[in-house]
Amino acid sequence: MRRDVFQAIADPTRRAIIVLIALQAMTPNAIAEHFDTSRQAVSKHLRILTECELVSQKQEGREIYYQLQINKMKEIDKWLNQFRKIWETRFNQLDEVLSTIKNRKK
Amino acid sequence: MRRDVFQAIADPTRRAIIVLIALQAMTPNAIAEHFDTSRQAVSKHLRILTECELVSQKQEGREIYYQLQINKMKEIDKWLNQFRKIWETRFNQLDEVLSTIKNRKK
DNA sequence: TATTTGTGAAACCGAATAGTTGCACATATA
DNA sequence: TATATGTGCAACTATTCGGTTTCACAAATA
Repeated sequence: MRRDVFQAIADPTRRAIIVLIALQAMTPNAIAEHFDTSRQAVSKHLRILTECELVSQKQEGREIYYQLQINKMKEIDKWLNQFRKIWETRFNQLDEVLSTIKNRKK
Repeated sequence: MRRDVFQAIADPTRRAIIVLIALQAMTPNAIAEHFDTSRQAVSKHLRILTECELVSQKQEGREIYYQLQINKMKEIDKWLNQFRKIWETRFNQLDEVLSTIKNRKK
């Protein structure tokens, strides 16, 4: 069973859950109210998110609050980092092209 | 058939392909040499990457060069953006906690 | 022209995925 | 104590996924 951050955010419902609890921890029931699927389906998504450590649980009586582990999100950011250099370079190259055109017009 | 960027980068082989062709366009055969799977499997991955516009093709005689559409990668970055504010805030909150502890010691 | 090379597409297969329904169990509450 | 509530887990199902094998076809080359 593959269980990494990238696989976790592949599902649109899971991405929505992540956004939903980003600012405020929520219980499975509260989360499920925001979606068309059953509470159990949401519970399964939460399990996957927990397994890859994107969310953590906080027991409060018989309620369980799920909260986003924002640090884990940085893992995606870290992977993107290697491309950031490239798209900045491409941007500079575009700059050069534009200035070449500009200079030609003079 | 769902076909978005997040689903595309969920597969580790596809992520490796993306990294591989990020700096230099390559043919399917050349790409396949870097992996344990068959050329056809790579071809299927390239099709998925093409369908969600993460890569584009450039025909060169009978060879087809696949190149990364770096701009599409920014879509992931854009999604991450909404969390960036949060993790910066969390960082600041940590700062506050630390300074509170520091002040208490005085 | 005949053959090799580079490629995509279709058919098939086993495993994983996302969902459902039904159940178990612990914690609140009457 | 009996009941209601919040939750996770197991079993089942249809669909998707990633891979392989086989084939078709166009472009390069002998």
